[in-house]
Amino acid sequence: MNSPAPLSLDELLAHVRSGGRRVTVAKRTVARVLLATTGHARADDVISEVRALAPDVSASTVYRILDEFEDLGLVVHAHLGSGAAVYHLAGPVHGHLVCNVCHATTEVPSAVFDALAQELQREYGFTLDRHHVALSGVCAACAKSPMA
Amino acid sequence: MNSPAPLSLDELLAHVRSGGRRVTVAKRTVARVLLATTGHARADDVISEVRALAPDVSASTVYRILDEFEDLGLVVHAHLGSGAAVYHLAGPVHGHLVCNVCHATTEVPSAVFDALAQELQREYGFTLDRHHVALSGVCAACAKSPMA
DNA sequence: TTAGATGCAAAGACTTTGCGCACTT
DNA sequence: AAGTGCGCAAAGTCTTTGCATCTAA
Repeated sequence: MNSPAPLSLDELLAHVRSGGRRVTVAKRTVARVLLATTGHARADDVISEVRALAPDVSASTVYRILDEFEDLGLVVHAHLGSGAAVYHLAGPVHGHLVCNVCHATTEVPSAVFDALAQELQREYGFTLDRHHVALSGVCAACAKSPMA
Repeated sequence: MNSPAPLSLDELLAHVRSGGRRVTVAKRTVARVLLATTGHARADDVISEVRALAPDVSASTVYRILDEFEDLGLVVHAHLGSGAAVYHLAGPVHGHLVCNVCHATTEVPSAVFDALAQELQREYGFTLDRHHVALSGVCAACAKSPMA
């Protein structure tokens, strides 16, 4: 169910091919950008960076590719509150803490949600998708300073 | 910090007035609709229902009013995955479980998140906003049936 | 009276889709 | 050669904003 995280560009593209899809300049570039990105990137960020490397790739193509990569289990996306979704390679599963004040996001290991996941399973029959956990609140820094 | 949940239309409107805002037909109608709504409503739902009662209220006004009510602590909204945000009166704090398959949402009492909230506070200095917890996964019904 | 609230219409942010040509396989 | 993938432009969804008018207090 969980695809192992491909670590290299070649592994990534191999997954694309074995998924019956073709490898193109646009896909190679999106893959490269995602590999070079630490943390999350909004589609817009990916688009800009892709264009820096391959100016002719269109925005819609990037959306389509992100979608395809997600179907293949190579990429996950999450909605962190309002605004655009963020994407990143499917690496170690983790959740997100989003600050209401400064909008910073912190990644936390999924182990933190183990107990909760068990309880939800037991009490509600609900299987938590740890890839997509996004919790809002106030981060440590903003809790200290009274101003925004 | 937490405003107590007003239970009647009059209490609700009293909050509006004491917040220095004016009470209008549009606001009264939005309040009425929210009070009549069980569960969550997307802005669009609120708009339709308001229009059923007061046809001349415009969509932008409803958005503005929901915003104002939220400023006053009367309403909370949450983003459940992609798509439109959902709104509801600030009642007992609860979280949401959103099914990836059928998109049903289940409310769960915030007590379920107590342990997690404590851990996040301790480990990350992060203060969880229990009003906005929205977790995605697969609900009990969809876990059983193989089809979507 | 008078500042806040509203309606309308237009703009804006984000994402998806249709179509015909290009490129991968 | 065959058919997937692409660029472009247009449409779609959800939400915000500017401005002239209206209205609650």
